[in-house]
Amino acid sequence: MLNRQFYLRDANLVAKDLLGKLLVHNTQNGIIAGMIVELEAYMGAEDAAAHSYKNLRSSRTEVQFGEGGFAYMYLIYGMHYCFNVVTNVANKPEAILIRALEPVDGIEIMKKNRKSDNLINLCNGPGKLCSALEINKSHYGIDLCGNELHIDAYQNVANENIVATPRVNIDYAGEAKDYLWRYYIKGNKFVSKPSTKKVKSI
DNA sequence: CGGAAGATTTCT
DNA sequence: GAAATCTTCCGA
Repeated sequence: MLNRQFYLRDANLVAKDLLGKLLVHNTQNGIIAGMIVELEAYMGAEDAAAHSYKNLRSSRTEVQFGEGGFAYMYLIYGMHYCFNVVTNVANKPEAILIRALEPVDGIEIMKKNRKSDNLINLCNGPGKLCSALEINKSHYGIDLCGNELHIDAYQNVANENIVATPRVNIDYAGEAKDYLWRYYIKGNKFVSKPSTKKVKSI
């Protein structure tokens, strides 16, 4: 699995390296795993879109102030969990939101968890993949250099196969909403669906 | 202590 | 296009 050192870097660097890697959850019912195909970097104190903007430290953001390689979980809109990877050294509260996976292992369990037989619909969104992989608030702060939940080397994605776009649903973040800190694997079918929100035309 | 809003998903 | 649903944060 990826070691501690891998995570102790700038979130934007770690994010690009995480594309193509395998997120693995060891559950009582078996192994559930998927390849990371889409994610977003949140850069902490200087990033108006980040929960840790201006070094806001609270019971929710606390884990981001430790060193990288731990899970940051939170509930959004009162109903969906999101899984994030904490990065960089202690006191640099950066994190990466994992937005989509390509199902690899435990697909039958995923289908049951998601109540859907459509492979595309199992993990193509941050809330969906948490449901499919049985990840929730109980995994807050868990060490990704441990057995239960970890990330394995799998594929390496070359720069020319990485697409960078603005992040999704952070219109409140001022100029930070335009930063190209969302990354996904070019042409991958399991990337989350484009927002149906109005997009400013060129 | 009250209120508002959210790093989303699903159904109509 | 809008509802579902509740934690978190901020201001009073």
